[in-house]
This record gives sequence, structure tokens and C-alpha cells, in this order.
Amino acid sequence: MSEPLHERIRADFEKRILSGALAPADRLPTEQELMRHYGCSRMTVSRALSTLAAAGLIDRRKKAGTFVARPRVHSMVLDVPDLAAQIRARGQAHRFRLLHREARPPRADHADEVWVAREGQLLALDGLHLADGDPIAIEHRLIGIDAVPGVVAADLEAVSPGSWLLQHIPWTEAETRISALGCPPADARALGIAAGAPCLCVERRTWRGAEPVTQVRQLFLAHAYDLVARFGPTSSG
Amino acid sequence: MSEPLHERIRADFEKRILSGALAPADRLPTEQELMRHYGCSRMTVSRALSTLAAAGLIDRRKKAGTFVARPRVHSMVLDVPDLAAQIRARGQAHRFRLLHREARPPRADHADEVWVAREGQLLALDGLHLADGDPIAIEHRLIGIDAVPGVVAADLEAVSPGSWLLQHIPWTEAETRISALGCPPADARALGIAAGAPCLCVERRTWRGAEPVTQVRQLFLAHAYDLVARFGPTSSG
DNA sequence: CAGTGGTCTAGACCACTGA
DNA sequence: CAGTGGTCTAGACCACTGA
Repeated sequence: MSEPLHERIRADFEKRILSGALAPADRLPTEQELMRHYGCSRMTVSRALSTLAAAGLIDRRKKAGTFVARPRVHSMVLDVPDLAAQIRARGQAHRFRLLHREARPPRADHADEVWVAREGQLLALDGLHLADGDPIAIEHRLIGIDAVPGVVAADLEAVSPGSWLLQHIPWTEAETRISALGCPPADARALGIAAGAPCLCVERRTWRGAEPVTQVRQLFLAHAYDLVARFGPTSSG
Repeated sequence: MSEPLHERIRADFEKRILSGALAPADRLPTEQELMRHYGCSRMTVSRALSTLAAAGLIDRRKKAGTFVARPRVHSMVLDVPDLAAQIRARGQAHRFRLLHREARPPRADHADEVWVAREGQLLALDGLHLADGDPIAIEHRLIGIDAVPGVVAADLEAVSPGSWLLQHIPWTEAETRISALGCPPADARALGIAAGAPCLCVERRTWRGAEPVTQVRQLFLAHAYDLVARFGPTSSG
């Protein structure tokens, strides 16, 4: 038996809930009943059910029992592909070309700049992502120098700023906003497309603990970039 | 002490990893050392570390010990807002207008249709999402009638097809693809915009267990719809 | 107030794997 | 082969909450 018992119990109930055999609001057996059914101790049963509860598949209420949860339809796991890797996977060469680089204090009337730099300095970067020499995305990035002092000396064309940060900031929290828009004229010129052409816009703020690290706005040519998200309790089990 | 001890241990190490005090590849104390430090049993320590391992913050290797994991930069939690609720939150009225409805076998040369219906019948729906009477999105949907027999009799203007399915299919797995594109002419006419205007395109396939349920392609007017994703180990703890 | 889940203990045996 | 984590037991006390 390579599979632990708690995992078998968890998978049993996941399957019944996924298949609809157990519908939302249905009551599961009590821990006592499951102990008898699986011939194991209460800790083992409890561990299986705790995992399902953490995944949002069931709700546990004292005295009342354990119930199938209503599906949470609002959260998915989003794969954020590495742009450079995605380009290379298509057999193209990826390059990042820095268009502009400036270290300075934040402008008080720019909320993003104040958010990133607070009272310190920020690094403002504009650059192009190229696939086989053709621009496919433009990014505008702000980095807090106090949060990431090493960035000032980094060669950000050898490794793109996003990759450099990921390699040097050990863990991050981030918030991403995804939208579509017509390409503004200045970006369109840099990308070599018509102003107003459809672009996928990804805006992201990243923290290290409570400290802001970077804010970035990336515009991708339509069809150059897809975001893929998967959803389902299986992904958490 | 309202907070369980295993949760305190988990939060301690999460904090140290997030703050950078513990860097990737750093070794954590052994379970024996943590038992002494927190004055608790091995199960309690193990539970805290198992939760961190499940969240991807640490790697545990037998004989070698427990180590801070390299950040997984590729997965985020994506909030999929309910379009109707989002419109109402802006103080507008949401309505779904059915443009076309047809029950028929799949066309053999349409991969999406064969995927949804297999050998059975499918329901093909086209409709508009309206905010205060103005179109803001168009959707093209295929539903497998064998998987969801009740849908044939449903009033899909009173409740939009997406909402109806969520209420009647107890749990789902889904795969979503997000991109930007210029609006095709036929969709543009229905939306009352110029052909080629930028749109956010969301394509989703949904399963119930192993059975395909629905395939939908939605085009949103730019600025009418944002997708927001959050990322971070806190979300899983 | 009785039944349920939440937590925790002090052990045990085992599997894996690096020294 | 010794140290580490993975699993499991058979209990215990407690907190919550619906009947």
C-alpha cells in the first residue's frame, strides 16, 4: 500500500463530491462512523476531512456534523507563464531591450510611484520584449530602490527586470489586474503597431512581506500572449 | 489562547520566509528541535510543517531535513467575478438577452461541438449581457444535453446560462484562456461597436468529474471588465 | 446537555536517503 | 546505518452549538 490511508479517504470523498453522488449540503458520516468504516483512528479520519475542508469542498460544524460545501465559483488557479520561456518554447529567441532607465524620487502626484518608493528613490524602467527581434510586449516598471538596492547595479538587458527580481526577491505577494485596451500611441510606436490596436494589459503590484517591491504594466500584442487558468478541487489535493 | 499551537508555528515560519529572514534553500530546524523549542509533541510540529509544505513554502526531504522552497512564480489565485453581480455593484441593472438558441447534434468538423456533445445532442446559445440596457459582452456557449438534461427546459433569459449552470451543476473543473483580440464583425454588430475594437476574450471549458459540461467564449468590451488575481502564500494559509 | 468537531499527547513502526 | 520525515494509534480534554 503505497497510498496513505488519509489520502485514500480524502480521495474517496473528493470523487463522490465531484461526481455529484454527494450534493451540496449533504451530510457526511461522522468521524465515529468513518473510524468504523475505514477501521482507523480518529486522527486519520480527521486529517482527511481537514484537508477537504481546507480545499473548500466541505464545511465542518461542531455538533451539527460535516457537509458538502457549496461550490466556490469565484477562485481559480492562474498559470502565469514566464514570457521568455514561452517565446523560447515556440522556437524563438527572447530578448529584452531597455528603452529608458531613470533613478529618481517619486513624483508626488503619481500614486503608483509614491506607493513603490515611499520616501525613498525609485527606478523607472521602460523596455520591450522581443521574439526573434520583433517586439511583442512593452513594459513600464517601477522598482523601490530601498526594497531592492541591488537592482541599481544589475544588467537588466542580460536578464529582463521581471526575471531579475524573481531571482533576487525570495518570495512575493502580488496582485494582478488583467484587461484589454486599445494601444496608446506612444506604446504603439515602440511596438510598431497602429495606435488603438487591441492589446492584453497586465498590471501587477508585488510585495515582499509588507514592503512594496515593484509595480509593472505590460501591454502584449493580441495573439502574442495567452493566460491560462485551471480551476477545480483536484488542483488543491 | 484562541490560536492553536500548530497555527502559531505555521505562521511563525511563514512570516520568516515572507520577510526574507529565511531564504530559499535555508534549512529549518528538525522536528525534534521544534518539539523542544515549542514544548509540544511531534504531531503538532508535523502538522504545521505539512501545511507549509502543502502551500509550497517548504520542501521536506527524508534524512536531509526541511528547507525553504524556491518561490513558485507561476501560479496565482484568480478571482472570477460574477458578471451580473459586478454590474449590479456599479448600480446598473444586468440583463441577459438570448440571441439564438438551437438544439442539435454536433457538427463533426467542429472540435468544440464534438468535445461537448460526444455522440449526443448539444444546445448552442448566443446571447448578450446588458448593463442598463447597453451591451457589454457577448457570449457563445455550447452545452452537452446528456450532461445537463434539465437545461433544455430552463428559461435562460430569466437567469443567464452561466448562472443557471452554476446553480444546477454541483461542482466543476474548468480551464480558462484569457486573451485580447479585435472584435470580429458579427460580434461587433451585436455589441454596437466598431469591428476590430479591442475586447477581452475569455474562453472556458467546464467539466463535471470527467464529463464535459459546457464550452463558452465571451467577448467583453474593453474597460467593461477586469480580472483580478491575487498571489501569495498567505492566501493558502 | 449531549453530540460533534478541534486540538494535542506520547508513543510506535516504517520508508527513505544522505553520510 | 543512522537521522529524518510520513504515517498511524488510542487515548484525552475541550469548545462549540443544536436539540
